Amino acid sequence: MLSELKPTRVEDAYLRLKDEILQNRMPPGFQAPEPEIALHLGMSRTPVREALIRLENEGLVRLIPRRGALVLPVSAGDMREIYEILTALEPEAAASLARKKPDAGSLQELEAITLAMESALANGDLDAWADADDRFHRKLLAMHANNRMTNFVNTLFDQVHRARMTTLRLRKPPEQSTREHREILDHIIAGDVEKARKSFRAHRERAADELLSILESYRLPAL
Amino acid sequence: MLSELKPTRVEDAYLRLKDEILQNRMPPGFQAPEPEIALHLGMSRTPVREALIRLENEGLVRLIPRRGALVLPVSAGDMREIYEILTALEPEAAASLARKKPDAGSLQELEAITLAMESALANGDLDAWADADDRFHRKLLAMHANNRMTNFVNTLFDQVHRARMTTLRLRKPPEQSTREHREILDHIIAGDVEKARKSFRAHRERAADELLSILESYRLPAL
DNA sequence: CCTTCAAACAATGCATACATTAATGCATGA
DNA sequence: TCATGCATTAATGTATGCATTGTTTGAAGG
Repeated sequence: MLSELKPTRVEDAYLRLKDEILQNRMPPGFQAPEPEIALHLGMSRTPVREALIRLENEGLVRLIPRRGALVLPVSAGDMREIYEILTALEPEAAASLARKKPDAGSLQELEAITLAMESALANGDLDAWADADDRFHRKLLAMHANNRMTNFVNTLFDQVHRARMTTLRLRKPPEQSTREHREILDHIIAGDVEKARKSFRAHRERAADELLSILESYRLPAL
Repeated sequence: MLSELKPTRVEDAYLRLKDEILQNRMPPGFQAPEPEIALHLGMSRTPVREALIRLENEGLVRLIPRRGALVLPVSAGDMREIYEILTALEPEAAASLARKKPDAGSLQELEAITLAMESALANGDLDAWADADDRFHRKLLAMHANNRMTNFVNTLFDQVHRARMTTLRLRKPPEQSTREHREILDHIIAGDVEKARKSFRAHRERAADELLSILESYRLPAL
């Protein structure tokens, strides 16, 4: 209904480039001038330029005057920034959800995602686990219905996506994270505002610590 | 040093348009097609387009396919979204500042801004008061050194700017806000993390309530 | 007088053109 | 060999051109 009636080239360029970046096919450090990207995408510079500006706003790319677009690495410092924001915002969203009892359908969906995460963990399917993790966080945000918050946080998720994917296999199975998701969901369902907030906050703080310590122990200054 | 070595037209268009919007010379609801804006700014459509895209990302404008750029009003719902985010983020920044004791120079500056606010209140100079208020919030953010947070929150400040300016004169002198700023500053200086957080949170929650109730009592659905 | 339809108009999305200017490479000279 | 400077190359920033398509106007018909 509200979807693009007219698929525009800018949109196409944006989506394709973003995908290449997130899937690490255009890894951090990759650099290319506009004409080259335009050629690669089979369109003129104009829509490419607009797509790049958008990607720059979202923190995935930097446009350097005579050198083209640079795919940005995400440093430990970036992670700290990002996780600090997530730690402040997501628990607020969870608390608000606990307060205003979401509709059954949405809760149902969150439940399904949580189950998917639990079974992925049981099966040792890390990709499925990461996918469920991502979906849980995004769904929760979407349910909260603060569009500005949702959009912003989603760009942060995108920024850390690569880092999460690579660290995923450098650590123990994410049992604790899985338990925490279940716990958060329970608190929301129970309508316990403060516990929902606290749990989520703890979840984020632990995740941040874990991620940063992995980066440190593997000497990964950036991803 | 880091300033624009090359003032570009995009930048110029962006700054001028943003200024017109914030100063209410292009009021909410104002609408104009790209060619008209380009003419007004004395340049071609290309840089105007890029500037408009940027303003759209920042939530000041909406680009409607065949009708041009529309200066967005800020509704009560928008306010709620924005203040919810501010309520989550700013107290975090304040708490973090209290924790890691900022350098004397910065504190000095915050102190000066707070004094300016207090004297503006005493003199009944509302414009000076609003300016000090804005500077306090922005300075505090800047001191916290989380660029993503700073940039994002600054765009939110911009979005509510008009609303704040008009409600400024529809209410009692902002004595409480002034006291709260002082209080927050004291807690930061004292290094009391929890009190800094709590005070700031209360400050924001009260401000949001106040603003929304003014909108309601004056029947202003949007600004 | 109101509705309907078509033709004219106009704005966008995109491609292309072009001037400016930084980066690069090469030749020259120490 | 290495530094210096000039010529070449190429990327950006901006302007312009153009096809598509939504909007509007006005005339004809009910």
